[in-house]
Amino acid sequence: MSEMEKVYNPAEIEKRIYADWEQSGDFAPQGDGQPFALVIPPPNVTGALHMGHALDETLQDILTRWHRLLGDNTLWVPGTDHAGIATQNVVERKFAQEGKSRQELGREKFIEEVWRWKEEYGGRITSQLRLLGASCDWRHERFTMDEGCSRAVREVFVELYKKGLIFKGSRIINWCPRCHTALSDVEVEYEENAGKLWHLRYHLADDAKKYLVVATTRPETLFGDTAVAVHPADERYQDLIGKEVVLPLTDKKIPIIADEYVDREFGTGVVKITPAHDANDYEVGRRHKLPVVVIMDTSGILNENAPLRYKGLDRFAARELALTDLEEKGLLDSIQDYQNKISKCYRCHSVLEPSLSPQWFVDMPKLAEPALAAVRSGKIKFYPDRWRKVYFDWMTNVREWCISRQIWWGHRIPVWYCECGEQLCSKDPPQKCPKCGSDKLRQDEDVLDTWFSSALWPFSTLGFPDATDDLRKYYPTALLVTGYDIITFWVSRMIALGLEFQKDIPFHKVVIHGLIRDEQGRKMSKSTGNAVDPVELIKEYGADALRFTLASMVTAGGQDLKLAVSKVVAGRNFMNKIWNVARFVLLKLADNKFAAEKSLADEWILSRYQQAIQKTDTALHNFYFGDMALKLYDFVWSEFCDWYIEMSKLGLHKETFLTVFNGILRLLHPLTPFITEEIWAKLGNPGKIITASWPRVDKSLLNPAREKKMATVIEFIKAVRNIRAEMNVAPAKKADVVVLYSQAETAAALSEAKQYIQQLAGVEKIDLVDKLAAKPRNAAHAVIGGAEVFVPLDNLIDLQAEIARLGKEKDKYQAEIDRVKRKLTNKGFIEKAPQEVIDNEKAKEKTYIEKFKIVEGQLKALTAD
RNA sequence: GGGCGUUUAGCUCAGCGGGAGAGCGCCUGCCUUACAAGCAGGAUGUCAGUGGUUCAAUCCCACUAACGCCCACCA
Repeated sequence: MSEMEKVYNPAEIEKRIYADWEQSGDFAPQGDGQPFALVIPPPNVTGALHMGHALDETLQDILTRWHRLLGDNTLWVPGTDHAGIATQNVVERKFAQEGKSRQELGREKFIEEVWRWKEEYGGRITSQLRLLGASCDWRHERFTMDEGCSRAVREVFVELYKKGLIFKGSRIINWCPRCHTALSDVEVEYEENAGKLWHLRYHLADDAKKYLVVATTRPETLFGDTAVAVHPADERYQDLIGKEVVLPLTDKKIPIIADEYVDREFGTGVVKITPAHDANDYEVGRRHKLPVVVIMDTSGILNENAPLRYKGLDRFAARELALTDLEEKGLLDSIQDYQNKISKCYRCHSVLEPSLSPQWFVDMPKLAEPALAAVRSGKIKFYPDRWRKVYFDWMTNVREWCISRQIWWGHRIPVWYCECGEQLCSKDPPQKCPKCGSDKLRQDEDVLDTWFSSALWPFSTLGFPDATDDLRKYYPTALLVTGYDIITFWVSRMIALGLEFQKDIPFHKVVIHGLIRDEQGRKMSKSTGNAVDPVELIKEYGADALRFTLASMVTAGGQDLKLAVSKVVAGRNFMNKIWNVARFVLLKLADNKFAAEKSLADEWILSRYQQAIQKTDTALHNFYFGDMALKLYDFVWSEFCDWYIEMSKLGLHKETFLTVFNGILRLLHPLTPFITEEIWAKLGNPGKIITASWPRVDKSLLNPAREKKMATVIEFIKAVRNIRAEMNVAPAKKADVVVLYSQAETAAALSEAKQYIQQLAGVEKIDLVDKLAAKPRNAAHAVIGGAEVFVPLDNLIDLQAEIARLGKEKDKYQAEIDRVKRKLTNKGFIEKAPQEVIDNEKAKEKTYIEKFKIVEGQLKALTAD
């Protein structure tokens, strides 16, 4: 046992304790308990800890620490993601500041620089996770581009290639003209846009006086038009199908075709077809064997396929110029306001350009069925269950997954091309072409989507492609905790690839939580400037406070969480409360004066404590983190501190006291690991709390009779306190109380609790009587279950105030009586409600009437004076 | 166009068939020797609206409204 600082200082405690855990190997799996593994959703190596991570990691750490206390063989694998585009962007930006481009550096040199950057800054996020208290096994730490993960990536790629589940093909993909790469469908963000719908005139080739009006949101793409289309059954245009129009601003002639794709109701029912720059148009073009004219380069700059005047212009400048030109030539028919959605890059928010290009794809539709079945059958469960639907919807309509990226930082595609045209896919670089024998092989320039390696994370981190002990022991992992925003990005792909390569699910449970938002409910982002930095909060209030606060906001329904600093303050205040009650414990232990036997309060708190264990267990089993936090908050503050500790000041039973307090520390440990570890040591407990054992419910300590007795005592103390406060009795002034009881039970409880009452209600003398010759005069009055309470107030009583107070009380009882009476006189209720409910209502009626009469009597007595 | 969610005290949110709750804020009184980051007491709600089911609805069902999110190739 040792001294405790008067002031709770989380910064010092947390740093020291974490270092000790890590150095002592407390995070490593221990014992021969049931394996419990989880893999961390790898944060971006370039990143800094944000609130989303803080929440994710807190929840996972709660589960990890809980299972460790339960005695499971617990492994939490940490790691970071190379985050291809994001990292490359960051490093490129750094070079741009020095006036250098990655092209100048060259691929090899650039990648070297990214690695150097990663070595320098990659530790930031993991050190921030340590600040938070994450009890991951750092000796298992992995990086998506480390040797093992890279081998796993090549293995998976080659196997899928062999099975035809990975292939190369030309498609219209989402192209980011700023990042210069293709993106997958889920990497596109859609944004509402107040745009225009421009109506353009396309004149008929054989009759310059006539024209068709074509509606478009993207006039600059008209140079890539290779047809205009109408609906085959559209009466308006029957005679025009097969004819030609002149493409505005050019002298090109393009056909008028008929295709079902066209919606007759929309605009004029005439659509320009631009196969190279629109996915739908591309399909139409294929059906009609239209030429594909690409009019932009990879930066969105118009190329030689546009008229000379436009060549070299950015797509947005080209739009402006085209509109001016069209207007001038009288080809701009009309302009409408038009609300549509534009697609943007999820990394740099540039407007994407749908572009035709050769890319690599994973045949997700083929991998989807087993992945769907695993969830449908309940093998994998979602918490809350409703998120299954998002998974099903996405997986059922899943499309080919574009996995090639035209950047440099990432896993290079393990495919080589020979000058003879042969395409070789191999885990290791091939020396010669097996077909022509040439050694002039060129590796594919592209790298893989970052999410490709993330999808392998549950087994690549455990040793795949080798058949390791870890893989055998910990796969499938226990569960995954993540926000709903990456169900499509990550969860679905892990399930699909896990099943394909391990023939088993990657995890049994998927725990989905809401997203952190600011006080107004807006998404937190750097650009909005509303992001709250968890590291700052930890510095100011401590990791325990932040963890407690985050966990307490997680609801069973998985709603988004609005974070306000005031909530973290409340969390910190709770830590402070725990800190101070620990100081009180130490003081009392140092006094070395203990009660010989358990008191009413002891038996009461032991019973309440069993229920606290039960509630905590239930909450954790269901992943109701908020419930867990709030139930413990309530038990510790409102029951243990407010009542038990206060009562124990009269005489403390050491064993009870320590049982409950040490139990509280262990129940809280998953939520607030640092403070509980610190106090655990200060109390002189053996070992560390991180490797202690989880409290078990001892049913023999449940004691409903004592709880009922305490309830009476608490009701009484509150009644007296209320009188004192309302009647302005000076806090220091002791009062005498007369209790006229009608139930022996109540009298017994109050008699047993006499000392508590004196201590907590400021009472000196307490008279328990079952008869009263005359009711005390000049006394404030209250009624509790089974007794009437009089607090004589000498001259202090304000008669009018007391009358008002009692009148209010009388009205309250009257309302209750009315309500209960309505029920009891309802024939349907008496006939159909369960007997238990009816009895309950009858009992209520009786006590309310009793109380009402007492108050009424008292009121009459006062007003008669 | 589909789907999901939310609407409860001034604010943030729990509760989800039988007496409306918490934290913060507010009012009153207290430095009571663990804690003023605290203690004690108090005020505050047509539980979004309308209908239905039920003996009984904040809770279940239907519709309506407002707000928010996700998905979808309508130029």
